[in-house]
Parts: sequence; structure tokens; C-alpha cells
Amino acid sequence: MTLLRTSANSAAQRIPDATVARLPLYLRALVSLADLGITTCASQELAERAGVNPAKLRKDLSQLGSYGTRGVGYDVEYLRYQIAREIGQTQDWNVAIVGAGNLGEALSNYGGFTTRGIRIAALVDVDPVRVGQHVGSLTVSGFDDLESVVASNEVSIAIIATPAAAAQVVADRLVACGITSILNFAPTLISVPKNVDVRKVDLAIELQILAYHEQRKSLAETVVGP
Amino acid sequence: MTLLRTSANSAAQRIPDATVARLPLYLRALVSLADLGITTCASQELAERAGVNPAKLRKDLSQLGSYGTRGVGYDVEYLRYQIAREIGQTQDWNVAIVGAGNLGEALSNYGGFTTRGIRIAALVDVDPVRVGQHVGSLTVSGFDDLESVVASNEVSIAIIATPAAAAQVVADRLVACGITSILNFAPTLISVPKNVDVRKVDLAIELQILAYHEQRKSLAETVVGP
DNA sequence: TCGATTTTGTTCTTGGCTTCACAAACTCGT
DNA sequence: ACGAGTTTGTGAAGCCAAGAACAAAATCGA
Repeated sequence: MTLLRTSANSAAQRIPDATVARLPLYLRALVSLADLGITTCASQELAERAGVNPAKLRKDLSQLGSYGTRGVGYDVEYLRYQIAREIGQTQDWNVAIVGAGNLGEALSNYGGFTTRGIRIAALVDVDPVRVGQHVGSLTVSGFDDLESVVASNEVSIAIIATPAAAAQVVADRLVACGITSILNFAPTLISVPKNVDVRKVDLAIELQILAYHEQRKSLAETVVGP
Repeated sequence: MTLLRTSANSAAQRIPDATVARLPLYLRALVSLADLGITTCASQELAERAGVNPAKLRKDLSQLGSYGTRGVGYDVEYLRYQIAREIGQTQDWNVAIVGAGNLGEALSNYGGFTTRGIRIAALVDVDPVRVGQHVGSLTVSGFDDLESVVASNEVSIAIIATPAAAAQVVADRLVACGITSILNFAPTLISVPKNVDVRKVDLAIELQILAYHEQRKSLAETVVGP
């Protein structure tokens, strides 16, 4: 039993995590270039728009294959398609949001998803009062119906937007439904089987990190003097 | 002109970024231990609750100083205080949110901030219709009044929760107000002077990264067979 | 056709972070 | 008082990523 790779993906057996995290950035830059009618672009220009070092950009792209032309640069449309294919943006991904509080509601109304292959397919909540209410074009589903909601909408990615106390229970149920990709906004650690990917967005921690640096700045000022 | 350090901070001239990002995690774990009435804790236990490797935890803590006791572990209350002091959680940090859309509103109602030394002090929007409206205990201020809002509330950290198109303009105004720490939710690169810290939370990219891994999983299944 | 110029793809070096492994230091029971 | 058992703090090794630097490959003008 041999592991086959598509020819287009020949260069890279496995793309580094750091690179994967930047590919959507490049894609975004390419889309804006295309919108400006620019058809060709050097790594210098593209890197600037993505906010990274040109060498890093070229190294990242070389992980996918050799899509540039020396002396010329990259074809915007072609590279855009290649990256989109690599990160799976040629298809739409259905996402379910669990927790229809302020955050869940904000996420389901967030405009930035649709153009990036992300479709918010369902919004789920435990609160019976919330169930049946309309949020944008969605109707809130009950947590008890999670299985059927996931199945009928072909959901493959879930967002946890509940309070911390509920996060683990929700995660367990999601895993039981066959979900293997979770974005967790609850400020707590959730444990899942190792085949499940969890990414965490912790709003309080982001601010705490900024506060730390802010404190350092004002401390430095005090010590060094005016 | 000598750079002085407080005695408690003697061990570390500069704490690695990776460590700083984890300190709030440890702090959270310590708080929950304290709530359970646990007064002493080994690195093994604490690391598990924070979701990290015990060795990493010990090395992180050793950056702050030598706060443990060999053969015993860490005193929960003492360590908690030391970390809180290090990351500046002994004082409250006033935060202004720019952009009173769905996301800005959700953030200003988010409960997880207050217990972590973060106080949402102001909510600002350009839309004249929005100005004056109440969101939770806050009243939406006008973007034109940004300077006075920042000054009167002693705001030191700002959150950009506007559409991408507005982000750079907002960032420039914030910098002009003297803000040196920004949390950017807009899906775009903002450029700021190098003394300003910017952290970025990009919701679409988080989902795109999950989609990439999800695609890989289903691809692997197809190639390897059932 | 050929040299000059441009720009990619890649090699190599450097630095930071993670993890292991163990000595140092503490407690406890006898 | 002392040996057995625990647990920290840290030195060393390995890994991954960032950036510099350069050879390879393309275009363009004469």
C-alpha cells in the first residue's frame, strides 16, 4: 500500500505549520492584487502586502511547488489558484457554531468568512428560549439535535463559543458527532482524541500579553528617566 | 544611567515571548486550583491543567525567579501573586474598542475580561446613529472624540473591531492618541511605528488553517483506503 | 546570439524554543 | 541523624523557523 501524492503537490510531503498559517495571508494579498488588475507580481511586492520577509515568502511558496518564473515573478491568478487548492479553498467548508451568546452571534454575522470558503451552516444553543430564534439568515438549533444538525449540513468544523464551564461537554459531543476540527473560544483547555485538531482563540490572553508589554514600556520609561 | 531591576525580578533580564504567552495560562490554572482550596502544587499537576509539558512549565517559571521548593512544589497563592505581578495583573488596564458592530459589541459584553485585570472602558464608532446608544453599561462614543475618550479613561490598549477598510485609518488615529498596544481583529495588515505593539486575531485564517488540516485528513483516508 | 539584468528557488547559518535528563535540595519516617 | 523518596532548576541536545546570500533561469536590448 503506497502513499501517492498528486503531481502538483510533488515538492512537499508535508508543509510546515508556520507556512500553513501564512498561506491564507498570501492568498488574501493575491486577491487584492487581482482586484487591482495586476496580473504578475514579484516576491518583494507580495511579501510587503502580506507583511512578511520576501525570502520567507519564497521559501513558503517553494514548499508547494515551483510556481514562479525567475526574472519575472508570480502569475497572480495562477498562484492564487494553487494556494487556494492547497489550503482547500476550492470547496466550501460548513461550520457549526455552538453557543448563541454575544460571541456566537457576532461570529455568525461576521462577513469575512464567505469569501474565504467558510460557510456558517448552523448555530446551536442549549437554552430552549434561544432555540428557534433567528440570527441573520440562520435559525438557532437545539443542542440536543447536534448530531442531526451536523449530519444534515455536512458540518466538518465546529466553533465553541460557550462559557468555559460548558466547553468540555460540548467538545465531547462534537467529537461523538464525528467532528475532527474545533476552534475554541472558551477560555479553558479542552481535551480531545489526538486525531482531532483544536485551535484556540483566547481573547483575554491576547490582551494580557499586550498588558505585559505595556507595563514593560512604562517601567522602562520610569527607570531610564525622561 | 544604569538599568535597575527589582530584586524579585533578578533572574530574568528579558522573558522569552513564548513564555509570556503562557503565563496567563498558568495564572488561570492557579486560580482554579486556589478555588478548589489546593494550596500546594507540583509542576506535573499544574502543567497538566495548563496543557503543557512539565519541563516547559518549570523552565518558564524559572525565568521569573526561583519560586518553587524542591521536593514539595509550588505554593499556589504565592506563585499566583508572582505571575500576576509579572504580567501586570496587579493593576487594571483600560481598553477602548473601536467599532461597535457585532464583534465590538460582543467583546464589550464578554465576561472573561474583568477577572483578568482588563476593563473595557469605552466603545467607539463612526456611525452617528450608533453614537449615544447603550451597550451593556457603556455608551457608544463618537470616533471624532477619540482623543478625549482615550485621555479621560486612561486607555492604554485599543481593540480594532472595524471592517478591514477602516483599520489603517483607525490605527493611525490611535497611534496619534498615544496608544502603543493594539489588538487587531480586522482582516488586514496595519502598519504602525515600531514602538507600537500589534497583536492580530484573524478569525477567517484560524478556520482556514483548520480547513487545511481537515482536507489533509480526508485526503489521507482516500489515498490509504478504508 | 550574447551579455546585462531581474527574480526565483535553495543552501547555509543563526537563533530560539522544546524536551530530556540529572544533580541539587527539600521532606518525611524511623 | 540519616537514608529513601520527591520535585525543582538547569545544562545539553535536537528541532524548527527566520533570514542572508547566492546560483540557476528567465527576459530584454543590441
